Amino acid sequence: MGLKEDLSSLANDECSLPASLEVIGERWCFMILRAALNGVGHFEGFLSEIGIARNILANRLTRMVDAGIMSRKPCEHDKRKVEYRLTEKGQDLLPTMIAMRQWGERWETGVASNPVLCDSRDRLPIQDLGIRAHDDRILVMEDLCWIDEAELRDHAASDSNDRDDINVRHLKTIGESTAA
Amino acid sequence: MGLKEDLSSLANDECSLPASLEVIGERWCFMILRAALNGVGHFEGFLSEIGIARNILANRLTRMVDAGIMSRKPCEHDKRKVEYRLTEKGQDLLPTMIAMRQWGERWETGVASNPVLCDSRDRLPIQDLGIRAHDDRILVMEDLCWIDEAELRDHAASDSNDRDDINVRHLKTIGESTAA
DNA sequence: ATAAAAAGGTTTTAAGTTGCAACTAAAAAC
DNA sequence: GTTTTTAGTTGCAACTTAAAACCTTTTTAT
Repeated sequence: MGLKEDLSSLANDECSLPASLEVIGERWCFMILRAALNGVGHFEGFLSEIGIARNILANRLTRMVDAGIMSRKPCEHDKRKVEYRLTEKGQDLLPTMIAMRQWGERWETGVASNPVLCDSRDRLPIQDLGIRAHDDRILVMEDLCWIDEAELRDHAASDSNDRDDINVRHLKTIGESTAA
Repeated sequence: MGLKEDLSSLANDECSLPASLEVIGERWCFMILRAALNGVGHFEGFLSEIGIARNILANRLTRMVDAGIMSRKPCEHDKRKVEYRLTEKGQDLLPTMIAMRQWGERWETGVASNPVLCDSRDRLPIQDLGIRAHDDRILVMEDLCWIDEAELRDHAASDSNDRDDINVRHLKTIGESTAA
């Protein structure tokens, strides 16, 4: 049923949420990411698209570069300009950003934003982000529980003894991708 | 290929990301949500589990209740106590929180947090959250594009003329769930 | 019944952060 | 060679945060 992590591990750093928030929890960070996602790559661009102050923008861009989310590169053909781009790490924040945006659509603005984010292959809208079980079922809060890593490994080991191999291989794949 | 939203709609409120950030962008908000998710429901509980100051916690809880993310209810058997619970709206922030946490695991802490969040039905770890096309393919930034809502509707209409009906029904479902 | 402790706040004050406006410095355009 | 563009920095007032002390109500212990 419910969901209750061992609380001692809440305060200390067994959870990476505090670590994430350290980097991306600042006030303007996601707005800068969104602008970057939309092709903005220069200081004055960010400045005019987001309603942010110059000094704050300078500060945030520096931090984001330091955090490895953005890269800063002086432009070759125009040396006044600096090009800011999302790194791979920055691009990997896309699911978080879209989850946030979709939540806002459902509960705050009440409408789908326009334009709509689509798969460029078939030009159809992307799905709502959801929590998925290993077999792709969508899960809600009541479906979730915390299981200790050790217990999980035990389970996987005993599974390979008395059941077919497919589930176990699946579990291992997920385990690796989560750890990577 | 790339991805470039009409920039006039970036600044004004065609996008719900700013709306979301207005509510959940505050410094301690996600830590409070995490604690709530883990079964914490009282003031002193939040206080000791997260390292937050009393006055800030009081302020944040008030805001989150005002925003409809948490409910506040005086306890019946002990009238000193107040019970805070995640509302449905608050629970719906779970995908965003987990996306953030998984990003932190991949890029900040470098390890999967322990304990592991699992599906209580089969006790296997949940998947990494990803952006999915309507047919469940995982998409990355380069696969995405912005399409105007009007254009999408046109496309759906012409599809129903010269193709089978299934894709269109799928599209409509997604459109509705996104708008809800 | 009375005193002590617990729960959930509020108040006060210092330190830190934000945001605006003005300034600078380098490179490019005219 | 003057003006404009780009990407910053600096100074300052207003606001926000954090820590500690205080307050109020309710419960438990004596």
